[in-house]
Amino acid sequence: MERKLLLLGLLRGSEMYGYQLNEIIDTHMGTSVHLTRPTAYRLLNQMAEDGWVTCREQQQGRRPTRRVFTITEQGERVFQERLRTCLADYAYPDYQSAICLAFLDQLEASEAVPLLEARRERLTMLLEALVVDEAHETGSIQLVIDHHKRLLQAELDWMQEIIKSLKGS
Amino acid sequence: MERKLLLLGLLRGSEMYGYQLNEIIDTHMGTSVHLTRPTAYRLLNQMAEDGWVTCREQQQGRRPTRRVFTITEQGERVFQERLRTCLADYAYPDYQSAICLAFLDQLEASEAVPLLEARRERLTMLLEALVVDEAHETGSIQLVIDHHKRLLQAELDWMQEIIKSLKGS
DNA sequence: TCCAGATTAGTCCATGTGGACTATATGACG
DNA sequence: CGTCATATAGTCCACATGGACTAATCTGGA
Repeated sequence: MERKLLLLGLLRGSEMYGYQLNEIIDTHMGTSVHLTRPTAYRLLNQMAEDGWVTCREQQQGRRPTRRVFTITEQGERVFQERLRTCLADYAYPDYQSAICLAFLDQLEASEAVPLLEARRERLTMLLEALVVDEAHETGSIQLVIDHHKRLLQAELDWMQEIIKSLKGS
Repeated sequence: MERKLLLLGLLRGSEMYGYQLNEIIDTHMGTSVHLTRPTAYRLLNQMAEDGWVTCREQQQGRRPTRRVFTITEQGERVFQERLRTCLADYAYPDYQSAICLAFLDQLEASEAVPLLEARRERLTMLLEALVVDEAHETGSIQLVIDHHKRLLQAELDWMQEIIKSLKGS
């Protein structure tokens, strides 16, 4: 699955402890990748059990012990194989947020328009926040963010059209 | 949450049993709404507990008893309120499928291009499947499908650009 | 008439998920 | 030197999820 691929891919660069992995994902991929801390730890533990990574304890003074993860040869093989499978395959995301539009016709245009304008403003803000740290990233990580920007822009364009057609009617 | 809104919205039209609701979602919204049968039943049971819907047993010959759900006044109030909140609010979908692009630079262009072309073909097929039952739908349900088509098209356009730039380099 | 496969109407349970929590260390300010 | 905020490092558990299953009926064809 894609998030294990991501963790493996990061560990290919250098061994890391869980917190570090989470930080990297948060700061470099931000809202473009949805992976919470507890889930990341669970995935790491599963991969350790499956022999895709090894895990070694490290003490830093009297802080909580770190668990440093290193990718194994098997993990590298899995990475290579999964990367190819995932690239060739596309799976629908779940567009929960669009469901409510199924009932747009239940409201008067005069009430619907301000609501959709609020939605548009939110989209605009999210898009701007995404553009900010452009060009910080090396290699293909920027691709993931570009992808996110593109789709957010498409969402915004579409919203613009809906609002226009509601105003016109 | 949006999927309860959807169920409530469908029940506003007429009372229905669980199987019927699931059929409608499957045939009219298809891949555009992700809601499995067991989850739909759980949501219906929760809404029954919360008093948003009532539930009455119905016997059809000697088949398994149906449970017919009817929206209550409270459910109608929740629907009206939630509809407005959801329309004004936008939440990111989870673009799992894009994660693997973070490691596109780990492959030679000669290997990456065929993989992405396979991905593009898959996108094209999914888009075509979506266009097929256009205009079957009444009211705003078509909006949800249009939205899905738009985003799928954006995904496809972007993929096309990536492939082009890989071929150019 | 008899059986295979489809349809109806759900439920079960193994696994996934993330908000909230624990616990230590470090820094800054008065 | 108290204490309040923030960073570090991770775990817990209540709840969500959906593949696979149950169980009855109907339908068509040989």
